[in-house]
Amino acid sequence: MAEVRLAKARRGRPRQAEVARLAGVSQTTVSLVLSGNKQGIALHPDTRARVLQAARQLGYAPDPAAQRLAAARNDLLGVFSFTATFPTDVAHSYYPILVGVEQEAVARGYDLVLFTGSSSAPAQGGRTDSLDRVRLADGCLFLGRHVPADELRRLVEQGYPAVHIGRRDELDGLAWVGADYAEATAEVVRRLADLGHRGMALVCETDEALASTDRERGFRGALAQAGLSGGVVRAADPAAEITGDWVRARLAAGITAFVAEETDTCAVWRALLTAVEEAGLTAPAEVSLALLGSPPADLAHHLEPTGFDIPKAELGAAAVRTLTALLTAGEADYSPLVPCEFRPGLTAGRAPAT
Amino acid sequence: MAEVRLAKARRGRPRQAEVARLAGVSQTTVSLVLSGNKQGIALHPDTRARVLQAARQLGYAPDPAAQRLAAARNDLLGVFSFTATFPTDVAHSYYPILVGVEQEAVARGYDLVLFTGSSSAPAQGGRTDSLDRVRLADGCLFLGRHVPADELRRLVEQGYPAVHIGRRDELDGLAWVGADYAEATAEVVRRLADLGHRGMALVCETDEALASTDRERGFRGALAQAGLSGGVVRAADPAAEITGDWVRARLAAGITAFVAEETDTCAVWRALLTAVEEAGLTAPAEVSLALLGSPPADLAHHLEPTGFDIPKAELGAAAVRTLTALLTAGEADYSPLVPCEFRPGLTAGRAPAT
DNA sequence: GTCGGAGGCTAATGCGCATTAGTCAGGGGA
DNA sequence: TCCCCTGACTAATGCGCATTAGCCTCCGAC
Repeated sequence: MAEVRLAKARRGRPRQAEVARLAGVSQTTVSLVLSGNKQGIALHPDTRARVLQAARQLGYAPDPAAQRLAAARNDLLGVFSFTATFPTDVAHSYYPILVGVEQEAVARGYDLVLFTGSSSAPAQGGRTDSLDRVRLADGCLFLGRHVPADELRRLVEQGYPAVHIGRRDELDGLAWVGADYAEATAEVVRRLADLGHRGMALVCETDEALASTDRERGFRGALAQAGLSGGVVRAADPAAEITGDWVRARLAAGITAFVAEETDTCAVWRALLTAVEEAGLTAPAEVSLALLGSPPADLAHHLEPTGFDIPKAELGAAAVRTLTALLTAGEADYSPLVPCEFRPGLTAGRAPAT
Repeated sequence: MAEVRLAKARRGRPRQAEVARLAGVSQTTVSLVLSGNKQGIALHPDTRARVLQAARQLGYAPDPAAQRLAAARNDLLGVFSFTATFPTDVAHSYYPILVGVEQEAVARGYDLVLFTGSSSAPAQGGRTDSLDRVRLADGCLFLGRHVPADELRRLVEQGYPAVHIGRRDELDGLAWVGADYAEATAEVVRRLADLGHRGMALVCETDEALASTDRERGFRGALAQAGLSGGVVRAADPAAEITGDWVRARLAAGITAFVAEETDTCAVWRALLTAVEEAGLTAPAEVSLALLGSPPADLAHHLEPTGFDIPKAELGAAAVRTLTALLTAGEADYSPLVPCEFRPGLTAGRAPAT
């Protein structure tokens, strides 16, 4: 057992008033010096130096709540995620996004506050679990699709600067950034076409409709543009439906490449891998496979899927740029789509000769 | 391109004063009603109802900045890591800790502020690169050994609530939590002894002295207690020094188990694996190996090392508990050591018959 | 001299809330 | 009759900061 006691003497942080006393000036002067004196009030350099020195000596740091209240800003950016930002399941975490957010925020002189909306715990001490908490920060990034829409709408309507990471068209006036799935998918199709594939199928899970519309659009568009055959196939239970026979049947119908929708579990991709093996085929020699996203960690070292990577860090950085634009200009004119990077991988190759 | 414009901030955001006017009461009453009236002031039920009704009608939501200012605390916990920016490569070592930190913080109603020792960016807008920045939060967690000692000491001396993750005895009065390496190592030794090993060596890198004292202490203690032979061996350049011959020589001297210190690169462990192979031996049949920590990701799927796992999430959670105790009670009476979990693994077995 | 500016600083105010001291009317007890 | 008490409220204050109006003093111009 160890015991640590807090010195009670200076319980509570130093304030401007104390810095002022030490420097022999008024609190106003301290505020002026420390916040950059934007109103251009004449200040003697010596005074300035004394204040700075005193502040350093006391280890002064401004209280964000007070700043926010007085000036309506505190140079804090919020990051709100409804589920844990750091989930135990590292695989589909927001961490890579956060890395980009962090970098860009630091570069722009903002600190980051993580607001985690506990989906369950009704919070200690009368703490409302509401989104309004984020108002402590000048603006906020919202991560993931589970952010309560009505509360978010209210924030936006009241002029609170918010940026959603991930497409969010249905909330009018809400800024968002997202990966350009349509274009990335189209590129995958084009690459497959370049390899000689003339028929291909996009395989989706039935219930992932919403998230995949971008990819479907990109897929269909590219297919049409290149004059290819094939289309979108849905499977309610990929593991059960996608069998060796299933694959063989498509092959017989001229489908030589299978493109898997990316989902949390990557069930479709796994099913395809299994089914191809079951059919006694090998990729990329006899059939080509592509995954519209990054493989889960446990498959990463297996056989690198052809497909694309979502630039998560860049996504985060873009979100911060948009948010800061909102903060400084009151509006943002931006391109919400961040391009993905094609990943050649090892699962796609030349189409087999007919 | 999308365009998003911000309405004039604070547009029509109702305050308590407005609710009060609508309900025909004073702002005080509104505050009383809405914040639960903990001081037990008598209020007529009708009044209460009117206030509630008015608040609902106006869509009132408290301003967190004002609440936190008045409460003289902001319910923010800092997390300071001295690496440049929560980088991806460190992700593996710190990430699990953050998981625990976040969970526990959420459970206790705190939000998190992320700080990094931005050794690079020369700080925008007059913000200092000093540790004082963390004072923005009510208290702060410090991750890793690289946190500047003198600044941290000052913070602690001035009564700022801080908890270091990782043993930090030399800073008097600083609270810390760490893994119980000594006991975990002792358990490894005991398990090896139970398997019949009578001589074993702890293999360390020369320059990792500080971090390993706990393990060494645990090792030596357990060795003595069990009446075993062996000791600590240091290698300046493990890959070069630890060879097949090296292993054979020890075996001849009665050392049947090798325990590897865990370091960033796990150089010792890798060297041991190579050397054993080079000696034409196999573990665990002819020689037993143990690793005092978790294997790096690239070796995880290889051959699971016998040893122990550091409960990183629990470490983070323990740190938060200690910090919040400091915050609420002004002092903390706690056990800084978090027990590790023994990992049977596949590299240790019965000692070979003599 | 005297007056208008600077130059260099500070007093005062308010942000929106929580909290602490009241205030005031209407009983009940002596 | 007076007093005190209790129930039901409100005025006033402060949290720590930014900002707005001053307030002095010194100096050059007239």
